[in-house]
Amino acid sequence: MPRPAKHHPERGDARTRLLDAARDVIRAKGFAATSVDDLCKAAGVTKGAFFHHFATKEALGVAAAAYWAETTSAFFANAPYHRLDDPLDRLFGYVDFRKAIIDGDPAEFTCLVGTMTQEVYGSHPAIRDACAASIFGHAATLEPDIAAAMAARGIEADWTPASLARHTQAVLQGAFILAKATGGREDALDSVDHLKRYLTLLFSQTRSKGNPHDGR
Amino acid sequence: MPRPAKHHPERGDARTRLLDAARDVIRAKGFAATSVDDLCKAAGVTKGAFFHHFATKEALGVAAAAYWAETTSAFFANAPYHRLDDPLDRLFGYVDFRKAIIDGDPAEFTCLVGTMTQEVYGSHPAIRDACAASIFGHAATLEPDIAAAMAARGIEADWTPASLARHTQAVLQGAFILAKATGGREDALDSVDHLKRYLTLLFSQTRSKGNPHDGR
DNA sequence: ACAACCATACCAACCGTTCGGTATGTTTTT
DNA sequence: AAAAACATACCGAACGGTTGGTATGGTTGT
Repeated sequence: MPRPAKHHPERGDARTRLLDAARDVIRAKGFAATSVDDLCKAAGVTKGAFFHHFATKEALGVAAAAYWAETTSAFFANAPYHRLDDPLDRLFGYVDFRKAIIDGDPAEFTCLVGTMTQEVYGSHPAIRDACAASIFGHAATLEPDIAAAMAARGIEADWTPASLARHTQAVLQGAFILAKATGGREDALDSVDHLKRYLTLLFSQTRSKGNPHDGR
Repeated sequence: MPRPAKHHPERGDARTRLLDAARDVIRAKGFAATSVDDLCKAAGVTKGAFFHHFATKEALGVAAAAYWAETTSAFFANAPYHRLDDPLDRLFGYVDFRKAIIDGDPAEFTCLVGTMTQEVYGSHPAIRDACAASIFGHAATLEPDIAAAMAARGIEADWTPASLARHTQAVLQGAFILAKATGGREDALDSVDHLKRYLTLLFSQTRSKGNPHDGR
């Protein structure tokens, strides 16, 4: 696993350029439909550089998922909503932040690892595992705030902070599919609004009432 | 659009066999990673038969999406929950039915058109459009029951039946991504349970309360 | 000098697609 | 009713382009 060019950060950036290109091109065309030449062309490098940094195309897929996990982690860690005092405010701050970055073309705001997970499931387990680590790692960052918000409001629920955190990711991933289907953002934003409404309802009741339709 | 060989039902089924194979193989490997040979092998036919029925591989993708829309429409139309009297019971019956068919391998219960939408967005607009028609067409079938349930309970909401119907599809699609990421069903089922909880909360209040966190 | 980095040239396998041909059934002509 | 003409379903070999990957040599920083 070659280190990301620590000596000369402005030169020797072929690896990063390739990972950036992978992030953009794969989100638009998919992993399998993206050729190594496509990536080299988008990154402005040659095949020699590509196979110097990545043993195979699959290895680039794994590295792209890891790169996505790194960059998005830093992106969300620096987001302003973390400075809010109330954990529930931080949770809503996160969702609003996710809403705010749904802008422009779907290929720009949708999730690389969500796209790749579906596609390479069955053909590239290594990539799928790297994508899963990114998705669930990100979901886990929401759990402390959810748990704190539950404790602060005395919520006794039949769901766990982990399951709610993962549900938020499911809604976002599903919203991205709707966005890609229509090419627009409205359906995605509407779905995230439903998620916000769900969170509001969940945290506005102090104890969980029996679900009248929970037959099984 | 060649008719499916009405005279000899046991022969002339290469087209259907190919569409069945496409449904299964593409869900596991993705569209681009599935070669025409793969499909022919899985269907037990030759390339000649493939290109007799489909002009291009892309045309098969479009036909597979349309076939998916047809077969799933019939599948859900015949489901038992339609016989319930209360429209809200039918809505929960639908969600429980979706839960019940989340069984076995993810490649068997996940959504073909949701998978393809993400992948071919940008490279095959014709397939993407066919997938979008399937997704939103299916969502539209939920709107009458949602609207009737709202009317029966005097719900005055800031959301529409159409947006809630599409949100259910977003949750399901997102749940499928989680399932493919882990290879299991638990996270998907948990997410659908959150959807059920949301529906329960939505329809248990008679008028929409202001959202305390709806700052924008 | 030496290793890391990257470019050029190239290859073998695979891909989607084409096409000549066969078998069988259907319609039209005689 | 038989023959001729046509239509549909399917086979499988072959083609040309593309693909992921390799071999090799040059350049740059230390």
